[in-house]
Amino acid sequence: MPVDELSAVFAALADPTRRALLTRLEAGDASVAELGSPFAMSQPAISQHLKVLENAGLISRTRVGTARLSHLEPAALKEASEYMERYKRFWNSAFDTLDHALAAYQEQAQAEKETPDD
Amino acid sequence: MPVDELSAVFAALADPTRRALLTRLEAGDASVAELGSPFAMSQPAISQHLKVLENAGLISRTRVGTARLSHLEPAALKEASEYMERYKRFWNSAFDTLDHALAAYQEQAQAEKETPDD
DNA sequence: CTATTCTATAGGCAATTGCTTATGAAATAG
DNA sequence: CTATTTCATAAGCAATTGCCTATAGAATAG
Repeated sequence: MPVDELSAVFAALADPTRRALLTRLEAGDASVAELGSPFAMSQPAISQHLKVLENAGLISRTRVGTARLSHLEPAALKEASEYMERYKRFWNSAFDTLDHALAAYQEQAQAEKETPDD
Repeated sequence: MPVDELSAVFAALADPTRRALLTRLEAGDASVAELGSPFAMSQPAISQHLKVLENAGLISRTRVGTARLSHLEPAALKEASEYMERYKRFWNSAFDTLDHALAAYQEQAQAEKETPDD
């Protein structure tokens, strides 16, 4: 259980089973048994994965009879999504090939300035 | 070390120190010592974090003298970013309040159809 | 060559993770 | 009430993680 919310979201997404559970929930709310049916995994294992998703805020849950329906909460993905959006400017620009070379050169120049030998 | 690339990227991002390292690299390539200077953490710890980032494809590294410069590779974020883009339609639409209620209703109707009692 | 600088690796350790089986608890059916 | 269904929790275990200290390795300086 990471301290910050962003870490919790990324950690929750870092598991293929949990990502598959989220994908299933795109089609609508579902019970624990229904969510677990595609997996060769015990029911407690599914419950634990759902708990991780719930703690990350990625799902909410409500009782319906003896069942507990999981409900997708995509808003929790927003912060994480925006975090990565920042990097789009890096893969959409020439920064990768130009600015970094420049930055590296400037560091070299700075280092040589401290011990000038030319 | 997760099996799939997407899991590796999310796992790498699920740590505040590693996210801070990436943020620092936005300003330009940097050595291990320079990257580690803001943290109350040993040099090996920084090297290990950098190894995680490298294995996830989020950075590359080159030798410059005795130093090893880390270089941001934002392309590795693209797949992860696109993964979450899918969910934008959920937080940009009425799906959250409407479609899910509908889906839940349909499941209920289906369940009652299997054991009709009205 | 040796010494120095910068980084990686090895080994250890406590905490966490992802599973298991066994059991407990909540809601409904009869 | 008891029995059944559905799910959560407990306890255990192997593997992983995130740190540490100590040491090894690579490149440069002299």
